[in-house]
Amino acid sequence: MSSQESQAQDSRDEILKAAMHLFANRGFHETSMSEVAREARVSKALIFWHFKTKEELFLAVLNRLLEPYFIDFAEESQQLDERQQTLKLVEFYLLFVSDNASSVRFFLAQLLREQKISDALSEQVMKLYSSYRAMLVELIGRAREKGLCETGLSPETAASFIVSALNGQLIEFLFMGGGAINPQSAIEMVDEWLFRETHKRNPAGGKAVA
Amino acid sequence: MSSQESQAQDSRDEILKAAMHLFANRGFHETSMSEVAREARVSKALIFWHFKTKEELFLAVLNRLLEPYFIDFAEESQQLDERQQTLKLVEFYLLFVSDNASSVRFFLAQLLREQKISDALSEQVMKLYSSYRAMLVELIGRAREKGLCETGLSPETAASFIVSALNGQLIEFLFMGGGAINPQSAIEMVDEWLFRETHKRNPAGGKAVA
DNA sequence: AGATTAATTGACCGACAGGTTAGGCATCCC
DNA sequence: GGGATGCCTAACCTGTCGGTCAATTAATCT
Repeated sequence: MSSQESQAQDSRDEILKAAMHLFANRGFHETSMSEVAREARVSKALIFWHFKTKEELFLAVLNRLLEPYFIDFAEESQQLDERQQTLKLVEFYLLFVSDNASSVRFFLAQLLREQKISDALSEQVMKLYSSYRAMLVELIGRAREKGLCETGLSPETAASFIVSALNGQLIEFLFMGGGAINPQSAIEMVDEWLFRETHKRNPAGGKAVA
Repeated sequence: MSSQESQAQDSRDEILKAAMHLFANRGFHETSMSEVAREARVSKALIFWHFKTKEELFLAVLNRLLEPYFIDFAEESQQLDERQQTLKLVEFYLLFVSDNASSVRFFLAQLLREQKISDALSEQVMKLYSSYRAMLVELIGRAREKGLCETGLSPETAASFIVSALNGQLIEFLFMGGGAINPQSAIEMVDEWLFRETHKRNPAGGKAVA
């Protein structure tokens, strides 16, 4: 890569970073290209050299924000039992949203707004969402077969409920000021709800997972 | 009221109605005063006669939208026991958000913005929110004293968890297409989680509340 | 070195935003 | 009836928006 190209790449990155920040906290229509230019310490015209229109810039931001969302948790921790894997999955979700709070916030705001842009987005988000839930369903199903989990509910219902509870934690975190999420209490809650017997015997649910 | 005054009231209402519709579907910054004027079939200047600024119009819309939110569930169903009251409270929440989906959506979108506008709003919403939770805390506390509820958690923790779960249901409802909320399953879930013993003895949790 | 091409800019444009002004009709009060 | 007041509008003002353009700088190619 020539020095010229890398220089262009740098300015492109600066622009994307600035736009990301502004779009996330102020929204699409409330953010002007001049603001982006100022925050990126670049001329407005340069933005239009990198990105044809404001929408194109927005979509570029969207894609960049989505990158960290594609992770496979399947590989990790094969040797743990179903209960521990389930709890780890719960922890993963909460840590992820508290690490990526600003982009989660951003996506939520988009999803709540016009369907125009969010249609393309919501499809991707939904895919992540349902694959996450599918993993939970499978884990809970296996746990039940092994007798680890004594809930009377079907794995699907239980997983839906857990996901709902996690989403609830998410919006509590986003809206109700409060500091960072504390996954431990949520994990314990799920542990008690799903694996009550085992939990009483071995209550170190939170730590066993860290 | 003179015919003149009622005429003014009518036009004011028309403006509020139009603004409500546009703000809700397009957001604050994406809606222009000219659009509001067109939809309300009045001149733009008239809007500025009724409301000093765009923000003032917005706040008026906000307050009108908030009206149905002020309801006291304290009066209803005094004769029910704590378990039934708790479940009824859960049902109330879910029915409310599914009835007022569009304005809930609207408020959520506003809360996500870091604007001055939402500060006045978020205070009110937060007040509703915490008073709702306080009711849950108190009910669960009383239920525990009476031995109806055997969870090891403190009433505060349990209430927080329930509220989170409800919020999770809310966002599931708002985002994941699915039809109307079915409160029954959520109620049963809470019932089983909080009043497990009682629930097994008298599983008609959902129906007893309707 | 000179010509080409990529990266970057300040100045500029029409469109439209929120908001104002001057005035036209009613209606009300005396 | 006649001025004051309330309701309403067309036309206007000013600033900012997304976007363009001609020109400038700096690296690359031959």
